[in-house]
Amino acid sequence: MTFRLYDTATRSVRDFVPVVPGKVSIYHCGLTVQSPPHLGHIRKEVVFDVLRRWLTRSGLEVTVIANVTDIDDKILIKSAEAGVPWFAHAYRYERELHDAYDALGCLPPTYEPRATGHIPEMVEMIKVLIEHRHAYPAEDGSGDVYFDVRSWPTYGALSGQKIDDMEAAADADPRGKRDPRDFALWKGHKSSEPLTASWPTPWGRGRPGWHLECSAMAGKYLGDEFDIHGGGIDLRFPHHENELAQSAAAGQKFARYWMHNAWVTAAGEKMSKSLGNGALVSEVTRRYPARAVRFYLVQPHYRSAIEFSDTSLKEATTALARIDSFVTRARELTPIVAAEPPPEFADAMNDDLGTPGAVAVIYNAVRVGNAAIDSGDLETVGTQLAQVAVMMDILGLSVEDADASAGDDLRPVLDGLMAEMIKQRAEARERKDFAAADAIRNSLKQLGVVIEDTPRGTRWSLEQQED
RNA sequence: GGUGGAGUGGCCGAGAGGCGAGGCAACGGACUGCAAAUCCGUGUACACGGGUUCAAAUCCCGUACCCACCUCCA
Repeated sequence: MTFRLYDTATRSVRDFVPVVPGKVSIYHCGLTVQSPPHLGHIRKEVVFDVLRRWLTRSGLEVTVIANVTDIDDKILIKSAEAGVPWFAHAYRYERELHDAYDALGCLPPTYEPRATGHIPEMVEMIKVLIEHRHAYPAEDGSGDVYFDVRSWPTYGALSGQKIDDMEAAADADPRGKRDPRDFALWKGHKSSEPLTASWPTPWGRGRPGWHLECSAMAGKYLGDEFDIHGGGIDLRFPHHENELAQSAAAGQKFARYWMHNAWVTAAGEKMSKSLGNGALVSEVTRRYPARAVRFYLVQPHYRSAIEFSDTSLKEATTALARIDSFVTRARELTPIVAAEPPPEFADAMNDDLGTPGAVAVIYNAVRVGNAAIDSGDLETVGTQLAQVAVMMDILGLSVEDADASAGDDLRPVLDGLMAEMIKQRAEARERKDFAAADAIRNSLKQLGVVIEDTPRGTRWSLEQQED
């Protein structure tokens, strides 16, 4: 079975056929680094990280480009409010973003270009568009350059909209625009803005419009035609529609597939800073294990909205613990060996990245593996363990990371202390002094340490934390 | 006004004409000194009203409600 992907442009699931056999090129819109990332932002990253891992696992050579928009209106406004240079503001949040990627186990893109590093490419592109009469310098002398949407016959095709049906910025000041729906490729420098936030062009000093950045960077790193262009569903219009118009009008074929992930919602509504309902990644990962947060984001299909709630996060934590606990018990019996994921897992993943079905296959392997542990069927334990490990790996939830948090200097001391406690309790049980045995177990429980008696001896572990 | 997307059992969340994805919770059983973990078992859910069909959560028609995009947004 080949990989199939839902393409927003055609609104259908299509067989994936790469431009270059054996290779995949992906561009997804990174963030405007103007504020700390929330769960919604990081979901996009996780979705494309899983896509990338799966395609790589399928034997394809994957190139991923995710840009950083480090110059825009909000960055200028917020940095001015904070009294810091705009680039300092942008860099601070770029670092926060990278911290969030790391925390959730997202591999870095192949290249992560910054908008401000690609001004010459953008200027070149504007020149071409003006030559082809698809763009024009503003007639009001503002220094802006606009894309002429009426000059591009298929404008609106990606998002299924017709120019004349658009509500448009009808009441907004058309400034130097020929049509209020024309959008800025380039924004002329304003005296209220720092000079460092402007670059010289044949049309005067200024800075790039958001849409143009992505077109220029996608073209530079991936060429005239590439495979997958992604982002959050809200970018479909206007951002992706505009990108497509610019790049196509400049003579490029551009993306073959458009892939958009759905929201993380809060109380049924889109998560956003302006609504004040955003759950910051840094906050959520403080309260829940980062792997559980990733698991929570990976379980639903990428095109379904995820409703953020503490109960869901707690459930995900419990569910992941079930998988991890199988791995812990199984590894006591047999090592993890390399394996291929089960066919049902591959089928699910190949069907438009069907992570819900893929996760169900993991649970099934866990159940079979647990039963094998109970019955002492070591061979089955080994195969199930290997499969669970490889499947978790593909989802970016490596089981090797499960107990990494306990891997510090104190671990040997801790193990020694715990061994002593367990020994004392065992001696109490030996002489049928269950009151003493339970007292030890209870006092450890108070400290968040769970004691379990198994056929292979007593095990201790840290309790899943609740807040 | 235009364009998309939803609605599934106590909760989360898949599916998309005929066999109840999966998880969490709950209940019963096995195991245990008691637990925990694990395994086995227990559920007749698909917004509403019509229709098509031998068969509909899934197709068609209609209705109400929700969310999103058309302005910066993952």
